[in-house]
Amino acid sequence: MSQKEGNYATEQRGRIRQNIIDAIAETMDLYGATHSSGQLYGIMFFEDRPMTLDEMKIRMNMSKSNMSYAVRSLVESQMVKKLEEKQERKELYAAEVDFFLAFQNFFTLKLQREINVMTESISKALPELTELILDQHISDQERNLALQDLYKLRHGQTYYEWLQQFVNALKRGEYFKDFSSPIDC
Amino acid sequence: MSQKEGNYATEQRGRIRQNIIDAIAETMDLYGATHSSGQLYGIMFFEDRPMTLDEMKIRMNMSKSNMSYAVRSLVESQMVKKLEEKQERKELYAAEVDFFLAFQNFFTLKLQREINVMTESISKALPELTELILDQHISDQERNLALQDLYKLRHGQTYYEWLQQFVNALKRGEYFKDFSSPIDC
DNA sequence: ATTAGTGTACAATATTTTTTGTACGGAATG
DNA sequence: CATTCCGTACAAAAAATATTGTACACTAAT
Repeated sequence: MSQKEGNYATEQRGRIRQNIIDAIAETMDLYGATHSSGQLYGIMFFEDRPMTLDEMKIRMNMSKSNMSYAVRSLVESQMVKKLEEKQERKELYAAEVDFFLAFQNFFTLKLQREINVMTESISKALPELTELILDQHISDQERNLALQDLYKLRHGQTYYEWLQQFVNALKRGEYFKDFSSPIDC
Repeated sequence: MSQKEGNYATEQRGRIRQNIIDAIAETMDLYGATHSSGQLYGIMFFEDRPMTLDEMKIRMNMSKSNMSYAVRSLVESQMVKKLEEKQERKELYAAEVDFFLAFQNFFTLKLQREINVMTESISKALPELTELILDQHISDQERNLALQDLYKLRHGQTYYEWLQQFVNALKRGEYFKDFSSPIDC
């Protein structure tokens, strides 16, 4: 009977966990993560010790190859950290369990990538557009159209300057002031 | 010759625009938008007047059916607004050209959805977990495992309370204080 | 009312993305 | 130094997603 009850508890805890894991996966889907990555993060979130690829493979019931791929994407978005030490030759991975840090890491990275892509392309476009506007051969109509585009890009530039400041503040933890993160450092 | 020069200008402007549009699409890819939606938003961003489905179809060289689908996803994420009035029976859509507002709309919506999904699932899980912990039949080991999960969920709850405040502040435009948005209202 | 024409649902198709299996380079072990 | 075994690259297969075509409901004009 004690055995039976033990199983009940384990199963019940498994069900409760799975609901949360599904919610996490659904949530991560929103930001472009694959469903598998989301599930994997959910599993690692509840696991209190670092995991190896083989463990993930078993828990996710998927190929090791795919786990390698999934965990890499999580490491890249800094939702998971690769540990320095190994366990019997196997590399160890641990989820970032502090949601505040996960938020900070994830959005800092994504927004910074956006800023880089957009500012680079705007920086290239602005002189080209200016050149076009200054060209004496083009018609007034063409010049006006080009000018409209120029204003749009200038607006974009202003926006990305703001976004850079926003990201910097996020990096510094400004927005977490009121709520203290479990890990204060 | 003036004709020829005019074509040059139009084509050059088209090339410059296309680079920016590609960058926008790449950027929106990061947040889970489809590539087509990203391209479509880019086109609409540069277009200064509202567009109809047929115009989109031509500009994107895609089926009207698909444009209907793509524009709906943009309207849902509030990157594009459906106008009240029609033009010769056709519905009109206009891009949100203010990047500050687009940011505000987009993230307010996505983060709020995340908050709703997660808080609902955490709210369901907490009493179940508490029930399990209070169960007199389970072993100490099981109880401790359930307790660990409980702490994780409580941490999640704290995080989502913070995130809700963050979203509220974003809605109120707190983070735009220093930079004034083109449309101040 | 009748007609014309728009937007969308839905099934079929095309394309992209994810997943797997396998093979191999390279690091840890003896 | 040889051997074992881990992690990943890569091609093939499977699954998911995006796109199209068609049909139809519904709105707007006649």
